[in-house]
Amino acid sequence: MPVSRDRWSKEFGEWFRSVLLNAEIMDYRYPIKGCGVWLPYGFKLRKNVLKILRELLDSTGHEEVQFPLLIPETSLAKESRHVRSFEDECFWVTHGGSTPLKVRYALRPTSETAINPMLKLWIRSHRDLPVAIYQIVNVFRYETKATRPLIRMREVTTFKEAHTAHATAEEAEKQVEKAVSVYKRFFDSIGVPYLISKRPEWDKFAGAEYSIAFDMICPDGRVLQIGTVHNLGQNFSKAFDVTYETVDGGREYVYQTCYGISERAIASIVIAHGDDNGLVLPYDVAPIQVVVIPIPYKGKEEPINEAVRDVVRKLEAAGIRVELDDREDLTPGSKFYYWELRGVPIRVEVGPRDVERGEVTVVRRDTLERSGCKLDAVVEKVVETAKQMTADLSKRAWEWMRKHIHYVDSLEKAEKLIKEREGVAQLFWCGSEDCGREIEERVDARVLGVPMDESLEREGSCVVCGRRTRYLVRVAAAY
RNA sequence: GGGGCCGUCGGCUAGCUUGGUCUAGGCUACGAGACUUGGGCUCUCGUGACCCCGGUUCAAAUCCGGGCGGCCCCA
Repeated sequence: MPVSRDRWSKEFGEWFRSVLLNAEIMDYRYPIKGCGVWLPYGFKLRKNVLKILRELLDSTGHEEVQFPLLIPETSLAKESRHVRSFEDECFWVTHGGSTPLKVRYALRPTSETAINPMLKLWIRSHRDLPVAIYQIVNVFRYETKATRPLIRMREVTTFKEAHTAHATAEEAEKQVEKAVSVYKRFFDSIGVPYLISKRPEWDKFAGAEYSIAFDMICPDGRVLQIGTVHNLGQNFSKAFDVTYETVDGGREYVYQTCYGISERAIASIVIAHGDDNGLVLPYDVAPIQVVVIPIPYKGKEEPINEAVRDVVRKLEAAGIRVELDDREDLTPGSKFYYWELRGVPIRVEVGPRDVERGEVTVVRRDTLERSGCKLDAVVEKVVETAKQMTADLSKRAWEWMRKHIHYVDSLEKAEKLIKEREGVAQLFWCGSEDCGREIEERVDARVLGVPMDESLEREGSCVVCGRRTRYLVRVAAAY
């Protein structure tokens, strides 16, 4: 009997907030708007998620670095579209002590303008290319609208940003594809479903040639951008004069890409898999993978404790992150709720009935399905259950998302669907900005862009102007 | 950018409209103890709050202004 998802879907905002605090992921009560504290349990989850991301990047030719938090205004201002987009969103450092600074420093809103002055020094010849670096840092944006924990922070505590430089446009293009494939693998590994869309011209990253984004659909039907990949072309290299000597002795500006994933990735796990009992964490990233709960019974404590110790020993020896909950002042039932809230994937119960049979009871968090197994086989049982659960979680999340993508043939239908929080509408669009803007206005939603993860065989008529087209466009209410 | 709602123990909230018996109530959580333990047992005792600054008033959780913070709607 699976856990209900009424609150998860009907009161999503409240559910999300309370789960983050109660499950001890983040305490958002810090006295500055848009700032929060990672709690120990949440920090471990974050660390496990970042481990996957680091391994993916490290094994695909990226090297980790770290740039300064402060960016001088003179650097930030070099790329004109970029600065226009970001200057009002920056926190500015204006004083050193009580002395006004001659050049203000921005707390980085993203690091293109921190990185390029250094690339200019590092890149001299084609032999220095390609460059592929990344850093995992905090970035700051002066958000004036409603902020929310993990989703819209003024201090984004966890921003994995990768930056690359290449000799040719083709190589940069290839890098974009590579980044998309890395991100697919990343989200696949945490079972989070995504839509990949090419953002419309008017919504691309400031200074990019084009932007590709990963979006997920939240239980309230709104979409959340969880990853972006940008092809920067030569916009920044020209602004920062980042050139290299070509094979034949000429000079050429480098071609660049950048791509980012933030702590919204952690939010995506919470959102995609959670239910009314709280978190449901994928086995691979769960801080605690198995919790062992003794079911004591008067007069039978010793054999039970002995079996429990045995179970814990076996699981630990197998390298499983296991926690023994032997608190004596709580009933087993309240411990069940306690660990379910925190999303521990697998619970092993050891009670008198189990001990008599030489067994333990294994319960999985997503379905609360219970099954017995011989104590000696507990490791195999846990591993097998974890594998099944990982697959099932991903499957459930993908099925849920697919049910919330709708093909519609009119703006009225799209508007109704989005108003009723049914998710994403896909409609035919001629590709012009005028029609795109018109769609956003009439539907009262955001154009996510053209799908990059499904090929379209059909033709249709643009919902605005009626021209024949082979483009679909995705539209949804967005966070 | 514009408009609205809100801020009470750690969490959720009652009280505010009509200022005073509010020494601020409840649930939950937390601490001590007893009793229990295969899905939140029960009981006893205890800790714990009016966001901040200013104003009105004999008197402010309650009314007014500002700040900070949270939420919603519209552009």
